Amino acid sequence: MRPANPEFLPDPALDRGEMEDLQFEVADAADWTDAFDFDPANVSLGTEASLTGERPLVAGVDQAFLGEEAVSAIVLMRGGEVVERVHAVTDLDIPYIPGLLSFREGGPIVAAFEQLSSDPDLVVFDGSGRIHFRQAGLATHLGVVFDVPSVGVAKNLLCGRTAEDVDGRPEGWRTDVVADSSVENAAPEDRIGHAYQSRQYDSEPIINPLYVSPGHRVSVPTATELVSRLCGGYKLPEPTREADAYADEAKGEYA
DNA sequence: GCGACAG
DNA sequence: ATCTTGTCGC
Repeated sequence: MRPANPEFLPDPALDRGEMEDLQFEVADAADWTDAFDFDPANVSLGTEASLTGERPLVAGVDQAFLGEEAVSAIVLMRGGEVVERVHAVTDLDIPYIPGLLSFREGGPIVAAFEQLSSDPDLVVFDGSGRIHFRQAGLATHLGVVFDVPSVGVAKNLLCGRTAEDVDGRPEGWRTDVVADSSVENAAPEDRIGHAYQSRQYDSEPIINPLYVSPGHRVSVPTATELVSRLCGGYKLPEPTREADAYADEAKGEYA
């Protein structure tokens, strides 16, 4: 799979101001409505007979690191079954800077996408989408570059505030993540994502919620709906877990 | 100046 | 993200 919109590719050689300008452009190009052609009801890990049609191809993307090199892994799944796994090893050009993650990991991820033989219907990224200072997090930036429906799943909140306290919530619970003054291109009370409790035990330990946000071509409620359908018995969605495990596996072969 | 900050 | 042993519990 190759970039549909190469003009938005995250170039690590840009200076900080240029990176931020590109992020504003990416946010303007992003579509946060449900602009995809599959039925969310067909996104599932099982093989229920209730499914109405072909189950969409879902990609999980994750990275592992070895010094100044990144291993980007993509695992393609259909109805809970892994159908393809690819990875790429590339040099890292810049350090991790909050808000500029796509410029550090974008290159490696694009390299991995080029190895993919089929195009996914939905991509799940490890990181934020709209929950970002310029609403152009990793999931949004790469979703726009490939013009593919995408969602961002983060383990921590980058910016914005949750509408309610998130501590000790039951499985399935969710609340809005609302834009605060740090989100430069959002209206004060814009809902930019959800805190979603994908897993919780009856007793200890207390599990923190996931922070889900639209990447591209997906709305806030649908992003969380899709993620909930991709979570099995664990906190993280299955495509993400598969990509994480594969990235570690591939990393081991290069170490 | 102070605090906050995905992976 | 990564560096890491043992340990508690289903």
